[in-house]
Amino acid sequence: MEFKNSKSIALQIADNLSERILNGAIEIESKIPSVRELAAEMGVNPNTIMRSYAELQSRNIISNQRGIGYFVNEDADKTIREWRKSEFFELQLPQFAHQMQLLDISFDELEKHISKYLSKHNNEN
Amino acid sequence: MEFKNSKSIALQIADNLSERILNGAIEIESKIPSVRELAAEMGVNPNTIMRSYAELQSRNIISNQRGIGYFVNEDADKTIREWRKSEFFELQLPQFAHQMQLLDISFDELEKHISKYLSKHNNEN
Amino acid sequence: MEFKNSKSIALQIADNLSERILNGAIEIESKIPSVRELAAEMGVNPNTIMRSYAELQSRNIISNQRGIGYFVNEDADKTIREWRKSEFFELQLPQFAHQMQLLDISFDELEKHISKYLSKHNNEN
Amino acid sequence: MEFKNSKSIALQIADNLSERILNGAIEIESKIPSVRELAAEMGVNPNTIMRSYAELQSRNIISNQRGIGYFVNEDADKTIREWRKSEFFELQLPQFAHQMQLLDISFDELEKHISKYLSKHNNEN
DNA sequence: GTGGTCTAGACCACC
DNA sequence: GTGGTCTAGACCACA
Repeated sequence: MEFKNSKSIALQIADNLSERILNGAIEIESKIPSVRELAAEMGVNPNTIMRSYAELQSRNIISNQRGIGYFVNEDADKTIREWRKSEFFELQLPQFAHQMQLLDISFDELEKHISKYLSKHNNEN
Repeated sequence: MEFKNSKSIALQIADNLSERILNGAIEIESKIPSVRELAAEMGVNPNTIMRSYAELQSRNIISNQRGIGYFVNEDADKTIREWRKSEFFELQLPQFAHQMQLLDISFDELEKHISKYLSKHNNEN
Repeated sequence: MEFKNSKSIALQIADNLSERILNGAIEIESKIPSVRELAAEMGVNPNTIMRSYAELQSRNIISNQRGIGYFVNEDADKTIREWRKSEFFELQLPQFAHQMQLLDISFDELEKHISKYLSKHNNEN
Repeated sequence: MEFKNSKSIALQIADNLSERILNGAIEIESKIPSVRELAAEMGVNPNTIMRSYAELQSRNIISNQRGIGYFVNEDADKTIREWRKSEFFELQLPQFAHQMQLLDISFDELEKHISKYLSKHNNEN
């Protein structure tokens, strides 16, 4: 796996796992790879994976069973969606709307650009 | 002035100055405060202001006249708007559209939230 | 059975068995389930049950008859009570009193909370 | 500083700092020692102190100012007291009351033991 | 100077 | 085997 420089590796891995849970690549209630295993797979130090897992655990997405490993929680997909939605509406949207106002961009103009982006992106898949 | 922890203070100050130029609080072609002056006013290390001014200068928003100080360029407001527009359409909008798609947010929902934000923000001014 | 993460599973099971002996769910001098049986019932590794039984045996609460199984000792209930009382007065109570002092909690406030707990817990049975 | 084995060193240091804030040894809104400084003072690795500070920051007891250091929050003492009280009443007290019930200890008996403990402890100071 | 993150390697309790 | 914690040492961005 390759990493960007803008966010910590641990958080990028946590995001990546969330994504995999959302699209079903990792199943609800299944065991996820052990710390050491995933560390080896991703070419990263086990401590880094520990921090990823700690982050996910603090968000109630995974849980630990002593001496056995980490498991995906029952409502993990719901939890992830709620968490992302609240981040979107409370953090990203206000900044975005502020920019629109400053730059004098109308909602119609925005809609046009977004649908252009979406159609382009869907054709690639 | 209070600072967030997600962005460097120098860049936050540069943004703040840009905004003040856009809304006319700082006039075109006027002299802006000296590094030391602004540093004192903002309770920040002069080195930090230096980096803010360097950032603005590299974007052709202000210019330095040796021994006199920094001045706002003639087309500063236009430059700022162009710079922000390109950032908006090339960086922020794609991320935003991607999030919308992932979270399955409709245009109607988006418009509702944005207009709510705008009306709230306009009442405050 | 569900387990907390703060204490080892083996000790939690030992506590659970003690509790069941105290309230009569497991009778004095009766045979308790075999290691494998209890392990299956609790969804736990047999090694873990082994450690629970070893703990109880070291406290003279159960005894092993080779090839037959583990049996509850004659004075098990008395032994458990004594063990818990000494733990209570020598370990838990001092910490508890120390906390009360630190947090400036009065006896009246304490009594109120304890009786609330007791009445709630009695209604459930 | 010497450490017990029952709790992680990082958490023991966080508790220690909380205590020092409560009793005024560390003042509200003051800067606390830098990570490296405290690490040297306590004979511990800087990473360990980092975890202590992260814990305190997540509890809104201290805050970070970029490139300068950590500072004690305005209401830190209040926050610490509230946090400890909620832990006391929600975690420790129920376990304690449960033990009292099992061991058939009356509130009068409890009060007697606690006041004995307190008087003994106060004479020592 | 400050914190933040990461690696490498160790040791522990627990299952 | 599992996670949890700690050390030692490095590098980075930021003030």
